[in-house]
Amino acid sequence: MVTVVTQPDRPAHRGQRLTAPPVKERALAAGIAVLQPSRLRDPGWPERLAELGADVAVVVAFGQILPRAVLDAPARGSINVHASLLPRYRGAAPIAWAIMRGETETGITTFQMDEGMDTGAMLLWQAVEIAPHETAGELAARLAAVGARVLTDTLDRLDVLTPTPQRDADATLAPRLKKTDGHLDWNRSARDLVNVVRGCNPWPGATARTPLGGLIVWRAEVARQDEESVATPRASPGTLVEHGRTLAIVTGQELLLPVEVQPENRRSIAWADYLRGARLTPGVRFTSA
RNA sequence: CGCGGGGUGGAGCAGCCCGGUAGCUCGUUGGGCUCAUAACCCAAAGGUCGCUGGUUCAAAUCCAGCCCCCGCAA
Repeated sequence: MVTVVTQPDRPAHRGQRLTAPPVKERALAAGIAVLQPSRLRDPGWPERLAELGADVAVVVAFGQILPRAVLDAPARGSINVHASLLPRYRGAAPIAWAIMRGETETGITTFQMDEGMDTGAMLLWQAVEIAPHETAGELAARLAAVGARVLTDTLDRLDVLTPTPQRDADATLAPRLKKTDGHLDWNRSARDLVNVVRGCNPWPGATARTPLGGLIVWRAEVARQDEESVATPRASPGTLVEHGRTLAIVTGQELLLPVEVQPENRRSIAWADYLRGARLTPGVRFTSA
């Protein structure tokens, strides 16, 4: 490995301290040179990168569109690891979107980069099952490990792998999540809402608006419907109703039972604890963010 | 000094603006009811109200400083 190229240090966290990207920390600790161009499209960078004499470039979550000249700087071009089975879920948030769409399987794909967004010819891929209650954060952690392995395999076998073009017709998009993607719309089914909750954990969080202020739902499940509670009178979506010893939320279809929740400006707590302090009663309505 | 919100028995909160002997929903312990129970009834234990100092006859409550936590900004 000759050089690590990453984003410039940026102000981050409370107090806006200038913070170095974690990759930089690791690279420096390992004694690897680091470059931090503010814009790789600026003139001069393709040449500088080419001068490094790299065999191949590996790009991971760089967050910039790379011009052809940069991609072609290394002798054998640039390859990328993507956390989905391409051509599905192209874009910045493939894991979150796969979960929000209710997928039960996703994976890792390595491919040769071209100028499009995750459109290059595929080299290796591996499917990974998504556990029923898994959050985006948990799945990301697992995929990171798989991704590392698939990537090293790809590099080892670069000579013998045959690039497979993607079928553009099957492509779907997974753009960077916006905060509004986490807004819970109570008209949707409880099943869908659970997926939104999972996909938005740990970021940006699935949010609802309560009479007491904002609330992030970190974990939730579809409420088990006993024969008895099926008779629950119809209430409009977003309404709290009794469900056994606790309260559940009416949705477009079935009831949503939050498990872990975080009120504004507070730490995250169990739904039961939240209810104790909040003193909410059946009939109270939650709205969308 | 980037902006804002919090720290009250084991848990989650109220009380603070309008100072005056600590409250609610749970949990815990003991007892009762019941075929039985996570249900219900009765009782009990458990708190230097984040820390330090100040004002006052009196501070959880007002003032100053400090510590810790959370959110915004990606």
